[in-house]
Amino acid sequence: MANSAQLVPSQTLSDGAFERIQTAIVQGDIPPGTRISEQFLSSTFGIGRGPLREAIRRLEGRRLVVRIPHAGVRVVSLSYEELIELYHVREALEGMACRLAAQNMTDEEIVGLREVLAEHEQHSGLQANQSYYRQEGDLDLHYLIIHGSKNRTLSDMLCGDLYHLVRMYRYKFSSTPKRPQQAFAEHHRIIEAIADRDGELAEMLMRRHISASRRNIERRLLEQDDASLSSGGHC
Amino acid sequence: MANSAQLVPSQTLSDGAFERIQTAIVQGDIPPGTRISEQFLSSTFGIGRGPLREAIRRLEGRRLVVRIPHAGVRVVSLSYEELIELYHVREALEGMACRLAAQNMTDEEIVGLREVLAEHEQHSGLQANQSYYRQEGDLDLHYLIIHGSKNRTLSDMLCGDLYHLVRMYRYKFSSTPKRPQQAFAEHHRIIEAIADRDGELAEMLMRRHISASRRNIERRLLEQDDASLSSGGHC
DNA sequence: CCGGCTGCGATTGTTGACAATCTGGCTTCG
DNA sequence: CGAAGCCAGATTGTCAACAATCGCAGCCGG
Repeated sequence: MANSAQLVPSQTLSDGAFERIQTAIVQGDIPPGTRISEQFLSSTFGIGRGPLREAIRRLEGRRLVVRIPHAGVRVVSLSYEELIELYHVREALEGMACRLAAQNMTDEEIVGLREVLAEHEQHSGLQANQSYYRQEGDLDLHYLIIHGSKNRTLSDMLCGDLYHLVRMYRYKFSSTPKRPQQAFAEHHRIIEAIADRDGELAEMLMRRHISASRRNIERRLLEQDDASLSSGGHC
Repeated sequence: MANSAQLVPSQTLSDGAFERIQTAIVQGDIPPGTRISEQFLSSTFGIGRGPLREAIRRLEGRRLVVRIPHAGVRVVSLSYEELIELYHVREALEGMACRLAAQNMTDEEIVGLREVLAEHEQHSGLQANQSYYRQEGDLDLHYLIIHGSKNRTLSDMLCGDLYHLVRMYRYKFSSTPKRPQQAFAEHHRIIEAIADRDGELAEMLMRRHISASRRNIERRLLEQDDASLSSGGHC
């Protein structure tokens, strides 16, 4: 029961460190681009450098950190281009997930989808400004659909690797005021298409949905670049 | 010049081991499902267990090996379902890559595409039975298109991670006799669409192309399952 | 005869020390 | 005064030994 993450503190120290660091990275506790030293983490977690290095190597395999030989590792820092690229990948992958979800979700799961959507409507109404909650919920909904695809490889790629990266940058681009409502409508249509078992339509809608997010970020980014070139040094 | 793999033997032992093991896995020198012991590799490569473990952890992050705590690591072994799942992912990702390629490839690159295709035609004519070469060429063409997308994230995912897995299983399902010619026609149409800068069509054609491969494997696999259940233990 | 237990061997997990490499600041020379 | 070279400190890479855990063979009891 419960999540095995806490119940079984990850049989090995290396696994534990891996999970802790990964969580710290994707939750933004360690900002992108930060150099992380082995010694620091080693003393922080109270474990030897060996297991720690193994954990870092695993993160390296997952592309959450980049490493320069003999010069330390840094938390991955997505450039503007890379972020856009990521959204293209998401568009393709989640589109497929949505198509498969329309095929493979159970009726019960679809009911669950509708419940989450209804919940969003509440939040949306209560605090239209707080786009943060919506975004959280947004991810929840996407999670549900992705898992509904019943394609574990796809789920793992999307939830395991990609979403961590997307989530890292979410806070930076809180959507424009109008976007949440628009997204809600898009979600609604997507769920209807899934309920109709119309995979093709569901895929198209999902792709448009993510494509819209991407364009939103693109616009945002360009404005930001225009207005304040003095913001965070992008190397 | 030449490839940096040999010229600079990977500044660190760990990196060297990582590359060697990865190559060995994707080339099939170590069959899927094989248990690999640290000691063996350590003595084989002539390096300590420390760097070796780090290399393995990196492979673990890349999902090329799976690990059971305290019980060793095994080369990943795709089940039938996972292989099919992989093709769904490929369909989505390469479809997108193809769309982007139609947008972003230079005219010179498209000429290169046509050249490869022409070369295939030669081989196809010369040795119609040898589907191996075609498959190799097939990958080459796909590589070119993927890189033509100018989306590094996408390229890395497709070429770096996915293709290694696909390639591992390629040999097992040498296409049906008719498939190569059919694939050639599909390739031809895809390239034409790219040359026309018709991203939407190019994506659709690529998706159908991969989808056809997938169905080919599905059919093949079912036959095989029907005919000889006594084949390799798929535990 | 078969199922469960126990001890051994082997493998994995972890630690600490040692060697190689890079970074930053200082000295020294042009 | 500026720049190249060098030294010191810290950090990363590597190794060999130690501890913990697992799998298996042999044994015992039912």
